[in-house]
Amino acid sequence: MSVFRELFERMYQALGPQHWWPGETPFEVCVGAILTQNTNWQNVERAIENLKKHGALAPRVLYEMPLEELAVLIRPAGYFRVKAKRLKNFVRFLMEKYGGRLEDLFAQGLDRAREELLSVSGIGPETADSILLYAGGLPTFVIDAYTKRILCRHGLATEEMGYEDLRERFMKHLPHDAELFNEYHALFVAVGKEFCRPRHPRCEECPLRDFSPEKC
DNA sequence: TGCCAGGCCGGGT
DNA sequence: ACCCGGCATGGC
Repeated sequence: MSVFRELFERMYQALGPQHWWPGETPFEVCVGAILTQNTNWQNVERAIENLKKHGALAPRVLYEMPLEELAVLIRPAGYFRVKAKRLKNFVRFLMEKYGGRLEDLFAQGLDRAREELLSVSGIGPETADSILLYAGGLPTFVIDAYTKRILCRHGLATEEMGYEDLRERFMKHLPHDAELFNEYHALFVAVGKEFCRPRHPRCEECPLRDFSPEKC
């Protein structure tokens, strides 16, 4: 069994299914993906709650909403001025190019939809992959800070490896299965939050504590 | 209290 | 092709 598969099995057996993404609709997932950039999810929930409360969690509403009004609503998510612009960039893109229909974006297939998302200012590789996987159900692998930290700590990656390097490695060695990729990334986040924290790591209790990559 | 959280952009080398 | 400063709130 490859290290990539074994890594997954260990986390899954220890923590079980994670039921990601925490969001009710595909559009909510997109908004959450942008708001959670370098930000605690708890703060993002407050911002999303504000949007819901004001009936603003819809492409058309956000498209027509003034920038400053949007910024106030998403304030708890931090970086609220830049994120207001990023959200506007995304909904403008969605409305003007796809009539507000995410399905039409995803229907183009993984590679094309990914390029399209990456053309939006404010959507980088992680945000794009999160949207593609968790809102679109397309089989792309999401890399984030937790993923990289865990991989480095177990000698499976080096600091100088970039986003695309890591993503390609996972996608080369695993079946392109959206369910698998969904669960895999969620487990990385769960392990990263719980055990692989930079400050107070709990390596003794980590599901990966005795993981050794000699079969690579 | 200071540090951190599910990044990304733009300008400069 | 990298490197870096800036962006900001809330919890532990």
